[in-house]
Amino acid sequence: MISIYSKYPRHFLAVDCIIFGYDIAEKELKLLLIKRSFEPAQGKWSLAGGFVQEHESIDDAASRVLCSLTGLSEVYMEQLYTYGDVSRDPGARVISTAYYSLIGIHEIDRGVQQNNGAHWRSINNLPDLIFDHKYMVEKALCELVENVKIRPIGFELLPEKFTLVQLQNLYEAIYQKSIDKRNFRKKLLSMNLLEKLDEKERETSRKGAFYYRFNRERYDEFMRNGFFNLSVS
Amino acid sequence: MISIYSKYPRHFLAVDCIIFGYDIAEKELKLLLIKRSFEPAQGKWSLAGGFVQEHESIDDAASRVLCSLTGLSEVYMEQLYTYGDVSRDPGARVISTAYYSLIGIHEIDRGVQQNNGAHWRSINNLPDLIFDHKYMVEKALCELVENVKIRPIGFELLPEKFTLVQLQNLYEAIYQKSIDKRNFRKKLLSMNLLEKLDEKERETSRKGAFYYRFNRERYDEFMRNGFFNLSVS
DNA sequence: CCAAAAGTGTTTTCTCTACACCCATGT
DNA sequence: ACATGGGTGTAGAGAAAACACTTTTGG
Repeated sequence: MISIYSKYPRHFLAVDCIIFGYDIAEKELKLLLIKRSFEPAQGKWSLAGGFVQEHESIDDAASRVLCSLTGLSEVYMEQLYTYGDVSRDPGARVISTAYYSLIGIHEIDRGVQQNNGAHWRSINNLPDLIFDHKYMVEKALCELVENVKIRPIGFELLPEKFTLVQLQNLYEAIYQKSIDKRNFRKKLLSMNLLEKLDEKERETSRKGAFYYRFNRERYDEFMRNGFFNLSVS
Repeated sequence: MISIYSKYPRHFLAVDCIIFGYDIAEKELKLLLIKRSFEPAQGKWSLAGGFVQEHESIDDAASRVLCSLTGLSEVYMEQLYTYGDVSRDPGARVISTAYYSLIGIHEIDRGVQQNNGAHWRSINNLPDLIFDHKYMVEKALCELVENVKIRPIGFELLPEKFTLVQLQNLYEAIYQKSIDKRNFRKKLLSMNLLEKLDEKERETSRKGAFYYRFNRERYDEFMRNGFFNLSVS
């Protein structure tokens, strides 16, 4: 069958993963970056990437790369954009499809992570990245901001139980601006996606803040049926 | 240099173009489709596509495909998504990046178009398409609707001079719902992108409707600086 | 003079925004 | 008792939505 198209050229095809995590204590959005262990650009900071194999969909390739670095599967991941300039990789002509994913920063397997030379870096203090990875990150951040406004994906970055203060801090870290506490709570609670638990978080205040978790069924409903609007002051 | 990556497989890489046009008389959004002239799936309806060449960026490949079919360059075009399932093309494993573009339906070179077996088909009455092209079209339509809400790209589908009625019909065709005439005009005119001309269009009514054109400088300003919000009742 | 499409403002509703004080608790 | 962060409601502004009649002119 392949002979039909055989007059056309073939290309290296890679995937790169922009992996977002959120550090509750530091209230910072972070990226999982690696020190590149091979040429070209060995020793430089880079996104997690890999080549698409012969019998593997590009989505599967992205999942594989993510899993090899974090030990996680079944995480929120979306295709971002495909970068296809002829000279974007000095090693050869490589086309790369970028994906971004949101993971709970404390869920990841630290052993696997460190074996791969992966490190969390705050998005407010990123190192220089190889090739066009900087643009990938910029675009992913824009997408994340837009996406978070209309879909309740913020939860993907938090543990199962979280307080409203933590959730608000997360949104503030993503939007890079402060949000009115009362308006935020009003809006979030009015969506009926959150369940208040009896338990309180007691590390950061004497009074303690109630934990919430989000209702997975209604959440899935949201993700399927339609979007909502979460633009806050 | 290529040897660095040489242990990795290479893939066929294609682009497919979802080409939107708007028929003022029929008030319908249309797609430019071709009857495929080669195997596999010869004679079936398909999007315009082509393979990415050795020394050509994927954006350039998409522009080339579009131009070969329409004679047009410098048109509005955006990357949509990359389709990378292993078996999406029965001829071989081909990864395809889809682009969508908006063109003025009357601007295109009819000779070039017909030589390629290209035909305009209403999006309300599309034929079956090969491979995963149906999903590409669905996604492009969603993107178009979202994009049109926040960016003044509707003009790309109209001729230089157009009436407010024509513009409203276009938006109604895209949104697939009717829009309040007064609210629509209020909103559009308040953006200060339109210039009223002295000339009237007289084909469709006795009274005649004033032509407008949009101010290219302010339009470019909009496209660069920021978005606006065009959700209408 | 009449049919057919173009054009034009106001009121109501709702959503977004701004804003300040009390509560619970560990020390 | 007090310091610290958690939790709560209301009023005003602005945007979106609903709505109906007059104008023009070719036949």
